[in-house]
Amino acid sequence: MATMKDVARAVGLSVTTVSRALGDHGDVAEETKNRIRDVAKRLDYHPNATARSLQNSKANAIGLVIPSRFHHAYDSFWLDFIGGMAAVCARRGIDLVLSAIQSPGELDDDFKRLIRSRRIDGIVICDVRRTDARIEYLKKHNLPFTAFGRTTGQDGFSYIDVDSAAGIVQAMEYLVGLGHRRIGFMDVDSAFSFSHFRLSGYREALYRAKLTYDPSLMSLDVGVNEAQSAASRLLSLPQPPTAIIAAADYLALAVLKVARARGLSVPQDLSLAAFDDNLTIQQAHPAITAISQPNRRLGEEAASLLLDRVSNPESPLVQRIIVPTLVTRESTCPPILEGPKMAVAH
Amino acid sequence: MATMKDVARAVGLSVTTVSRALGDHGDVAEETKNRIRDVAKRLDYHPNATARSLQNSKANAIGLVIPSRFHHAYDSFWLDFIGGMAAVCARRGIDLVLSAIQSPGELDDDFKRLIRSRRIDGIVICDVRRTDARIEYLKKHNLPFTAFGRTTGQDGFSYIDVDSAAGIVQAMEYLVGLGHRRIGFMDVDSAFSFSHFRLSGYREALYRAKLTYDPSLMSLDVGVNEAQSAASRLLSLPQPPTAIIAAADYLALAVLKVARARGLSVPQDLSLAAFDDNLTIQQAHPAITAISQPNRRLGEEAASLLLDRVSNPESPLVQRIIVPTLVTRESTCPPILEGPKMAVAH
DNA sequence: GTGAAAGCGCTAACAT
DNA sequence: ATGTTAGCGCTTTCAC
Repeated sequence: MATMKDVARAVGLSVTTVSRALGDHGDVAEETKNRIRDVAKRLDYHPNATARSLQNSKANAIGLVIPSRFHHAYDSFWLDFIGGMAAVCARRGIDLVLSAIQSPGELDDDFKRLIRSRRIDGIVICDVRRTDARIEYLKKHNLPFTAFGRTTGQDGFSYIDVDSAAGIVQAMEYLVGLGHRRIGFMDVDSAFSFSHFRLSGYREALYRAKLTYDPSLMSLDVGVNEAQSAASRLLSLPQPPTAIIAAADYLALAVLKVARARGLSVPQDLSLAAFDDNLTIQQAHPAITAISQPNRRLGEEAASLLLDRVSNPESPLVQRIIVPTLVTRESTCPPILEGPKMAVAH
Repeated sequence: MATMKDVARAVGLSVTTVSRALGDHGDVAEETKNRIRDVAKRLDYHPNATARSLQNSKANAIGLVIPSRFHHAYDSFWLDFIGGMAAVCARRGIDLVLSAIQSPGELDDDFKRLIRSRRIDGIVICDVRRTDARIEYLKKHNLPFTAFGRTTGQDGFSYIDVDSAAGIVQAMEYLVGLGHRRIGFMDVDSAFSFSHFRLSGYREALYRAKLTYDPSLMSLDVGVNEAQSAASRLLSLPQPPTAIIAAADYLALAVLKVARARGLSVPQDLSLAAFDDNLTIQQAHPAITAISQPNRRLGEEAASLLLDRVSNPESPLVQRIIVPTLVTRESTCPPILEGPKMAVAH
């Protein structure tokens, strides 16, 4: 494994000159540079990144904290996000260090070790919680970071997020435009910081459309295991919804399954829209109308934001919120026209 | 940011002693060790990983090469695999460096740079091609590596793989056991090294079951865009198959879609089994019988194999082949009993 | 049991 | 335009 010393010896110059030549500094004769470059190539010299890092106190790497076990509902989100980050890093010659963390939002020892090891120049944290201990830690230790997701209490950091509320509003307006008046809403585990925003989008849209706010139409904090029973409950209401918005794909799939089991056809008897447009949603039968967030771009932006801040710590803190788009498919249509209104026994 | 020097100064001892105390060497007085550990904790000292790496010529990191854009058909495979690797790395205090590569099987500059940078002690390469240039490069430069997937021409390296052939054989035997005699087979892009093995499993099973080998029942090299037309062709045969095995999930979903469009019901009119048991397959309607590979475990094993080899380069080269299991679901049943055979106009 | 000195491979003052 | 020297933070001989 050739080092700079080997190159210097081979070319008959000092290590310093070789360093400057390879770094393309101005104060080396062109001819010398070429000689050095030739020899370096001949010896198949590659710089030792570790030595370089130690010298400049720059790791040339950033970290990404991921959950140790992924929630399968978010498979394609994560992969796209990681792919986006990796692509930006590759383009800028930066390594991407992955760190699997047990309990998101917590401050575990592995996390601390990574932060303090000086192995990375910055970090992207995801799966941010309402108030996230990691954020305070990162601020305190002065490591540049970008969060994917906002927190509620904290501020003064760089983040990127999806405008969940706006996404839900779009879907609601679309359904209202189709003629729906009773629209159900199913939300994810409230530990996710975005659940809050998705719910508020629902409320906002109800308000704007002047629809009555009926709590029985909402199912909050619905995990994977409760999804089907929650869907059942909604469909069993005395006045069931004519449409449902599911804040995650697994919720939408559960609705689909339960509806099918009850002999309801989607969209004729029930319209359905989901947040997060992934393969499962697209491949479902019928294909599901979805609020689509640009997963890969989110990853790219997170990496860019962070790298900008790493290379220039004085640059302003950027908070970027991306508005998702609605992709309409087969799972939504106008509600069935009801007969003349009947009095309903309370 | 406290360094060892700071600790040494604070405790009034030499850097050497501090290093030995913190490394828990035998030649430091217990009492001194404790004093040093206390001070280190008080100063919130964390070792500088870069300096340590430079000194020991050990990066304490391994790499993983992933495709820059993922094929969505393999979302859950990749995430599970990455999660498995990350977990093993975390447990052993090793960083996982992700490198996104444009063209799998190729030797691009980013790959070379990563290999030669001494930033990683070893690497896992995936998506291995029939003959893979990266393998020769890694051998030449003597970097420990583990491949996920076998190659055909090369040998003398550590790999882990799924016994694709055995998986297909299992599915075939199950279908044959149900009474199927005309079983179609759809295979993925032949650039994937596993396509070869999946196909040979199909042939093997035909042979064992003494079924006639009918090339028209096979669709090879089927990409995402050709999936539906390939499925159509199979179902349009004069004597269509009563069952189809799809070597990947997107192929199975295409079959399902085409069958539905033709008014065929699965499994009554057509049984269907897929390789790789992921969420899409499980959530499909009907839920699809699948050959399931332990994705997370594959990642764990790949990391373990590699790390073992990194810590002991003399350890024997391990090749591990994991047999997948068949998960039967709603998409398979015995074929409809046909009436008395009729002559078919050719 | 503790310390002094050397060195991992590189870069950046500061000479000349 | 090139070389000398020092040092990034750590570990490891080798002394004492």
